[in-house]
Amino acid sequence: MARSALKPIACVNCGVYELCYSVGGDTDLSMLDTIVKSRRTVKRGDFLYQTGKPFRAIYAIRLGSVKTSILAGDGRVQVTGFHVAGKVLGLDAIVTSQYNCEATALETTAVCEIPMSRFDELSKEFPDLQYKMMNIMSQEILDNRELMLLLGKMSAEERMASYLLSMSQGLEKSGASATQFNLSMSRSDIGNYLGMAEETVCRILTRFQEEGLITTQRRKITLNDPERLRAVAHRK
Amino acid sequence: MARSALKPIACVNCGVYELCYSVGGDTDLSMLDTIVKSRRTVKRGDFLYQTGKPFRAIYAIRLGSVKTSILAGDGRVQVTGFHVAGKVLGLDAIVTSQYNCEATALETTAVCEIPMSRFDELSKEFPDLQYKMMNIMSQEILDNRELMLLLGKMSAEERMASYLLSMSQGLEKSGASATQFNLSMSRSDIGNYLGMAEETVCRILTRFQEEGLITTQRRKITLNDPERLRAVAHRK
DNA sequence: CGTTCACTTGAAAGTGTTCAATTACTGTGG
DNA sequence: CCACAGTAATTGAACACTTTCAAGTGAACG
Repeated sequence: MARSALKPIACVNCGVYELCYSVGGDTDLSMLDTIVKSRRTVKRGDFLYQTGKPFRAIYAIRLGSVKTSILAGDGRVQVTGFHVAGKVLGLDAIVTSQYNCEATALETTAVCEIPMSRFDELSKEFPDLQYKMMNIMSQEILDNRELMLLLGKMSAEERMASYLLSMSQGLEKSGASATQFNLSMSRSDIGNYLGMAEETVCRILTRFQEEGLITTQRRKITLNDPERLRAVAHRK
Repeated sequence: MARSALKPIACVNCGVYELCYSVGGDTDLSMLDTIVKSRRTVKRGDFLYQTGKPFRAIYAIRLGSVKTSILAGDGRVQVTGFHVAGKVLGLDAIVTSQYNCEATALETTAVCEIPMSRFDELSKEFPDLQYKMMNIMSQEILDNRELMLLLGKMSAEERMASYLLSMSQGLEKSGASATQFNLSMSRSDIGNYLGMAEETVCRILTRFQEEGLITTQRRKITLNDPERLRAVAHRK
């Protein structure tokens, strides 16, 4: 799959890193700088974008966390994802030219905004950029599949364990602690995401705690025994 | 989103239509012909590709049907999709350079094979091709989200009704009858796909039949009252 | 200091699963 | 063309897991 050498450039600490990465090398960086520069901060509870709004830009999370959710016709909501630094959001809007989910900040969150028009221009110049984008999308398809497996085949306990582990993993990747972190989602959001009632979330967390797997104190969570947690996630 | 005029070309009856579409116009068609020409037929039960095999090509279904499924660590299987003519498969392999699911033919199935190498060459010449590909991927992300909603929020009955309707819709799009068709998946596959036991599939189909919504005779199915079925799918 | 919202816990009620047994097809070979 | 074998589909009954409804606790915030 070697298309051309990909060299990293200056925006390492930015969520767009992935994208930037693909442009690297002996290219005009000033232009890239222009796309990366447009930043935005959203406060807890505010929307990054909403269903139906025209698709103008994709976003990369630099700091904070965002949940995405969709509304079914009858008002039911499905939380489709919980995203931290590094994640690129808004890719599902490409086909329809409008956003197809709500992206809500769970805490004060900083993002890079990459206008599609700019992206289009750039990708003419740097074919690798589009290729990289395809990679990111492909990865997203893969991740979603994971969630499908979770929702379709796992018991509530397995789902919860998987969730905690993936959370841990995601945060570790973005530089935070893997064993102690803040669940920025409410129990209700978590339940919604994992396809179970809020009460079930509580009960399972309590059970995990009783078994010494974790320690919870409100939204602060500590994984005491990741290994055993992995075992729980796997089958039960 | 108008990037350039897209004109259809000769390969209308081929699943790659979507892709071909984007290359259209005043371009060298002989080259395109080369990618479209490589066709393949797979028999019922045979793999189009398998997890772990190196990623060489993407496939577009011309005729027949294919199911995709993934294996969890412990041997459990999740059917992730059921695909008919027009569908492009293998996109999830782009990031990892190897296939990440099994694609199994449910009946004798004809596909277009589009080697990635060829695709890469072509996309240098026709930037629209990559753009189109992004569209297709974006659509796939959207579709998967639908399934997540289904698995996470719906009752077994709703899931079944949704499934029948989406099946009907998909077949209609590819030219077949929307009210009478052949379920090429077994009850077990359907159950797996919808996240329920095989027995539950049977029971619900029986119930639907008793209520006059459908008529089933083995895998042949008739939707007697799509309207009411839609109502069932929506909430219950 | 009280109100509110998020979280927790209990008990009863469903919904769907599992296991086991039976019945219908499909295809094959006589 | 029929009988047989093997698979797929269906049905029943007991059981398990999760939800729902209801009530209570605790932390945060004005």
